[in-house]
Amino acid sequence: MGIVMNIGQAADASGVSAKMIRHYESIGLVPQADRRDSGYRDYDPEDVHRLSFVRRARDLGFPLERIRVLLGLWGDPTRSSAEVKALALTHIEELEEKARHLQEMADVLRGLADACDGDGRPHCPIIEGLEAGSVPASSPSGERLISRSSSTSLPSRRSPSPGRR
Amino acid sequence: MGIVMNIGQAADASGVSAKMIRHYESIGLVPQADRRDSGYRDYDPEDVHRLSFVRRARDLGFPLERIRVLLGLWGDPTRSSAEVKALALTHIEELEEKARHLQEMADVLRGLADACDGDGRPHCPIIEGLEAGSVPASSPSGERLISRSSSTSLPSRRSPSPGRR
DNA sequence: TGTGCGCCTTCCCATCATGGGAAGGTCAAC
DNA sequence: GTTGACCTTCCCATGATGGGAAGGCGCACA
Repeated sequence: MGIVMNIGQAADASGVSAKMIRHYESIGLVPQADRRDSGYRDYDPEDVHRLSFVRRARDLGFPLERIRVLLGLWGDPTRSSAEVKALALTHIEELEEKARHLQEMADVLRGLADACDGDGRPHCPIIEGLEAGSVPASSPSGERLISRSSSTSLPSRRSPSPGRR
Repeated sequence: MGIVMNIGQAADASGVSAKMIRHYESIGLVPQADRRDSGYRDYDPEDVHRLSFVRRARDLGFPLERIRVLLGLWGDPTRSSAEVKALALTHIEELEEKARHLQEMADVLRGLADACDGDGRPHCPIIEGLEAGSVPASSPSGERLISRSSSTSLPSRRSPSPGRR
């Protein structure tokens, strides 16, 4: 009795690759699958359901450790929806933070690209923007810098200020 | 002659960690630094300038391999700004693509979270959303599924359709 | 001159999620 | 029985960064 599938079928049905199913099992994200005499893993619909849950959580960008918590909440009939919601809101914050960061980088770069003619000449505000303060070629003071003549005489080398880095 | 600094000073001046400077050198992103007799690396303002360039490119999200190209264009007086601009625009596309993806995930999750009471009760649309199609418990047909009685007799197991995955 | 401390060196390991591939065993259809 | 798709485990790779160990160097201060 029981409907059973091997890892490839479970992979197809859940959308999680066989490779990843084995991995999730190895890190304890999902329970160890039953084995046939041959050593093949067996999956039933409940297993596949759990794997699908994991896949959807990943599709929403949840890191595996948070999915571990989600799985725990999922299987806990006494959980409060507040716990789940808090987890989700935290994750939403992180997603939007990352999205903002990426968009900000794109915007800065767009600003440079807009100023670039994009023609055959070498002049390019994008490169100049990356250079940003131009070469501090001949440094004004010896602050953090030392001078040396060829390879002889190594004079004082660094300000002795402690805890520099 | 020559203003020279060790790797820690170059790290401070460029904003690239000493660890990363060594790494960039090891993968050939930046040229090998000169060495003192002691084995310490030496950096001059040009080196620091290049490292700063790399750091700004990284701050704009460029992957190292693209930075490698950027460095090549930077040092090439015959480059056309069109080349640089094309590289930048490609990168902007990728950044915005990723930002959209993240924001999309956040929006989906926000929709679920908005539907969640977030109270002390277990009912939670977020969890349900992750379950998505509910358990395909007793599968309708034997498509991809097999039945088994306990652990005896393993009948036909899989449709022989080739190139399944 | 010695000592101490902070810096340097190399090398290995960890992250995070995923995949590639090798070597070898299993299964089922023809 | 052979074939070919599937399964098993194990190791390595990605991309960018960091942690940390073990040991050497540099320099200021006592």
